[in-house]
Amino acid sequence: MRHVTINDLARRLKLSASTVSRALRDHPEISKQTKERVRAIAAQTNYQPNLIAQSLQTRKSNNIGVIVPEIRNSFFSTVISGIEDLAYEAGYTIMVCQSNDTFEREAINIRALAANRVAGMLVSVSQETAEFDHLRQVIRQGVPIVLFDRVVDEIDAPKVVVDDFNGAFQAVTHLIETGRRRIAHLTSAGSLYVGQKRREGYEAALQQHGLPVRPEYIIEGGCHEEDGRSGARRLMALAEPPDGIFAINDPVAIGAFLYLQDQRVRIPEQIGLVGFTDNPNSVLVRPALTTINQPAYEIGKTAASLLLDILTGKTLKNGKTITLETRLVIRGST
Amino acid sequence: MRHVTINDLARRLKLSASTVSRALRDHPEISKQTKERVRAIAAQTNYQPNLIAQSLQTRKSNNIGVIVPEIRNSFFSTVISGIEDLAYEAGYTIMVCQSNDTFEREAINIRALAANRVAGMLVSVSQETAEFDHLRQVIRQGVPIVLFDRVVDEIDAPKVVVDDFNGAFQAVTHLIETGRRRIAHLTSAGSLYVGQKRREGYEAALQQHGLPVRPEYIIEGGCHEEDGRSGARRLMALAEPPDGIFAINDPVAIGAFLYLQDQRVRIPEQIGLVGFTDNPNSVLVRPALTTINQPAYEIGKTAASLLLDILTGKTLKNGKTITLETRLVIRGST
DNA sequence: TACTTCAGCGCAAACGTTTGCGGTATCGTT
DNA sequence: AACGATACCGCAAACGTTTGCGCTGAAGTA
Repeated sequence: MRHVTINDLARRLKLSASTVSRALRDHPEISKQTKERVRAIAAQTNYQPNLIAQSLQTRKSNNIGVIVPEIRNSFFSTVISGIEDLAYEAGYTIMVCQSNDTFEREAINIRALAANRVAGMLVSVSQETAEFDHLRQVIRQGVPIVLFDRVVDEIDAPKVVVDDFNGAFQAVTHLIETGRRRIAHLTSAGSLYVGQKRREGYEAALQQHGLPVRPEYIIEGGCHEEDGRSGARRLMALAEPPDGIFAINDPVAIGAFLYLQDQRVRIPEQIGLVGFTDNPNSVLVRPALTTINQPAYEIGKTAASLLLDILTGKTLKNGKTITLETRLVIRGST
Repeated sequence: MRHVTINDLARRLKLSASTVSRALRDHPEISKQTKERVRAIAAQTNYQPNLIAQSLQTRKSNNIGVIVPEIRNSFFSTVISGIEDLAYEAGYTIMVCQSNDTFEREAINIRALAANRVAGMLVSVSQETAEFDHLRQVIRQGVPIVLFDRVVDEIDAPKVVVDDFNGAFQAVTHLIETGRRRIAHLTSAGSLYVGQKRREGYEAALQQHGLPVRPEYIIEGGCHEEDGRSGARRLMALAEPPDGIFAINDPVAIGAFLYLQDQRVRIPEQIGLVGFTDNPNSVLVRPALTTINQPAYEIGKTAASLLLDILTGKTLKNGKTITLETRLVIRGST
């Protein structure tokens, strides 16, 4: 019933634990025959090296921590999928936590992962996070961190992002080029990096085309479908409702879409709508959602490979930033 | 830079490691004042107990393994979300692996989790899995397993499922009651438990209404959108195409939906369509998808709580099965 | 024969904890 | 004055590994 240990093997073979250990790791100073004997009984008894003990001894771990705002949410779950695929190939296991977009839970989870002595962490910060000692703490302990998507300037660590500014710029430019002049923006509350960058892209596109940035057209809220609904409601209640909406992400865009559809607002005739992310379901609505494609799976893979490079010593751990390409995907909603 | 240990604290306080350890755990035989001193310097130096060493010593782990076919996939990611939320409350961290629906990777991941000495495992088996020694192995080692959704009869372990038979029965009955007579079924290849049960429900509903079970109407394939597309294509190429389709799950249903829409087949007039799962995006298509609601988040929570009960000794570990309610959600596609 | 050389293996310490047991003051009791 | 209680604390072993070093015996060399 219990796990079989290296000492069990040693006892049954009348060898020392050290010899068994060396035999299993194919050490040159162990004879061919004893290696065979050890391997045979190890297989027969289904011996599995205790990674806990191994980690304690070697002071290195074979699992990496991942922390995202929320696991359900198509974007993050496919990022995790990419991370897991790469980690699997490299022999690592991932420990996944979600912050539910609260600072407290993020901080606690970071501490828990650090206490678990993960080899490194992949993190996308919560919407509330405005203070970064919990991250610095970990880095100071020698645990490498790679940030992705929800990154923060204040931390000196490698980052994987897309060009949020430019993506937003493209999105809004596209709305302008298709004839809209009163373009609103549904964005996040707080100081979220992606929120800021996308908003800057939105404003820059307006300004480049000589359009005013109207504060009443910028609605701050959450990043979920219901925030899109309520944001759209507020926009449509304006004296002069917009004729175009750029949403911070697809869930918000879909929420706005559904509200507008309920209100019999015709898309794209009355209002053009553009999202960000290109979730698989953005293609399901009719008209399909124009959006900015963000390669979620690749983001996960490159973030993981960056961390793996650090762990294998291939790369220095200071803050190089990898920016992946976004792509404007024009569909029916514009 | 390095992690501070209990010995570091002991040295600085001129105490023994045992005293520090006891002070930290609030042992009664340690004086108030030394407890204070220990706590103070522990906080000041940001001491974090090494859970690795702790696990090795106490022979208990505070993380639990989760293995699903694929992490992206709305259903599984929200199950994981439920698991994580409950695990977090109980002070556990989850290690997440995906099998990508291959037996090999499932087996390897199970071994990896076992080698990591997780306290228990939550598993949903792959589509290929037809042999269960890798699970029995783990159970024999004393690691409790709870199965969910993709369960297997051959393993004696607690299970969390929905009533797949009855859900399918309701779905098909609904198709019949709305006037369809030639009802097809898109199901999974292989011996997947949920595939079998849903198929049995499909056949039972047909038989109860005196309708024949026509082999050409049962298409076996995968569980993804593209399988739904190809399945629908094959069905529509039949001499006598169906007027109703029941799909094993929502992604397959959506795939069929999109194909039919491309082919200008009118839904629900020409063909009624019912899915299974009630993914959030099944409400986005027009007409919206009629489906069987499966409470993914609750499945995760109850599976996790079942495991937690076992770990805290509240429950025996043998095979009680919890069956959650499904609900027919009638929407536009029927 | 007496020496070096080398292959093959074991001893013991270490990783950071926890915990049973024993030790030492200090105090109160008779 | 001698003794038992009591309060606090330290020693050392243990969890399952890894690894530097030392040991032994056999083979080779001079």
